[in-house]
Amino acid sequence: MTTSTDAPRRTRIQQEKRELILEAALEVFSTNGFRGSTIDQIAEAAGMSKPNLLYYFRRKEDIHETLMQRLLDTWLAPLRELDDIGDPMTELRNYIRRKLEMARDFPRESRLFANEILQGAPRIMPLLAGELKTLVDEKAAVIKSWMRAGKIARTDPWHLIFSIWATTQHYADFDVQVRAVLGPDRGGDGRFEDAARFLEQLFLDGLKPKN
Amino acid sequence: MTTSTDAPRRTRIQQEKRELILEAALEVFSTNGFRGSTIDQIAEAAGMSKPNLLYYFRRKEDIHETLMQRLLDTWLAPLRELDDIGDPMTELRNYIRRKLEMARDFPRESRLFANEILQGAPRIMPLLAGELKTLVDEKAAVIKSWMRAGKIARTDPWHLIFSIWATTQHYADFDVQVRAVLGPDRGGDGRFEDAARFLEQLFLDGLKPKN
DNA sequence: CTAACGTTTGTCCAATCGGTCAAAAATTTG
DNA sequence: CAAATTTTTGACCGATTGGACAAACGTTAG
Repeated sequence: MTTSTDAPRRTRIQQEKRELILEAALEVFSTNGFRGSTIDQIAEAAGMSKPNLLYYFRRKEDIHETLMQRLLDTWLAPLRELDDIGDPMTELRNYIRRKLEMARDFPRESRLFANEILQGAPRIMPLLAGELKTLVDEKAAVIKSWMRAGKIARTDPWHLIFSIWATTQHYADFDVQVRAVLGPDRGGDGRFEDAARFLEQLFLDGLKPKN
Repeated sequence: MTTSTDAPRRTRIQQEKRELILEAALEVFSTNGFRGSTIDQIAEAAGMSKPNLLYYFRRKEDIHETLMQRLLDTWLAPLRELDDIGDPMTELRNYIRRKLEMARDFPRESRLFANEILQGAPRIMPLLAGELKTLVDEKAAVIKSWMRAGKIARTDPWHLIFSIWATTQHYADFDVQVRAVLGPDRGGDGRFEDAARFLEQLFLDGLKPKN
């Protein structure tokens, strides 16, 4: 009896090396894009020779594809958790906070995704129009029900989701710019807490003065 | 007496062809990134042979550099116009609207910029930490004075600017995703008006219900 | 006309790319 | 131990890349 039944059965070494390669590829792909990255770069980052790497992944595209598949699951997890039960305002605040934490803790994943979308999403277009659209439509309906119940202000739920994506991922995708503008003093580790505070206020009360 | 005195003097043909190349290069670079684009692609898009293109720009990098230099000027123009005099809330609303219009009318420029930042801004880092930081700091001071005067709510001006950049440029940089999620019905030309309405409400009042 | 100058292109080159292959090295199995 | 299997690598290949170059072409001035 083997460990796995259906999935392509792999030895311990194969699993470890594949993981090593994917880790290295994430680093390389996220900073150079797909076409800008070379197999040699990934192989060197993974500490092995190019033919050795190609022994585990036959083609460069296979690495990228595996990476993207894994990414989408974890990337959409926070949105999936957006729950119908529970206080709407708290749910949204938690969602924003979780997305910002992901931008802080997994910036490479964010940039990998951004790279793909920027270039027209040639490899994941079906997923966007399928799985992603379904999920967003579903959550938009939830948000709409909150609006009907008077729990949050009436706006466009889809653009609301876009704005949360945009503002949080900005701190991963445009990190260089953020740090350059904030400077050495304010661009340190504290910038994510500052961002969290600001975003909470923005999405709660907007900019209108209180009196 | 020639037309220009200091700048490298160029014939009419040179000016026209250089313009043609830059237009073609904007198209190619913004969709494939720098390393993902080839001189052949740009030459073909410009309707000329590769050696002919290299007659006007000696190196691939020169095209990209020229493009980036021009870009930054026009790209930061809206922020430069943010004016101390005039009603703060109106000034901010106009800034957001102008930025959104730029995302709609110049998506290629936005994507070219995003591509550069995503990959660590290797070619324009000095500009970010210099010119850009200076401008943002200056405008942050203006916004801060508005807050002190009680004209807008107190928050972090820098992160406010980031959030405006993020939300507006999102509609250019992530256009494929936006259209895929909105679907054929709502993803048409009207999406920018919907976005404008949503963003105005978000930045004005946030999401708290009016009760 | 012709000489001078600006423009265009076919051809070529070295470097790099993704990927193959056979053989060596390491590991597992009996 | 030895045989079988898996893992690793050096050498190599055709295609593509950025760029060089000289020759051809077009235009203009005298």
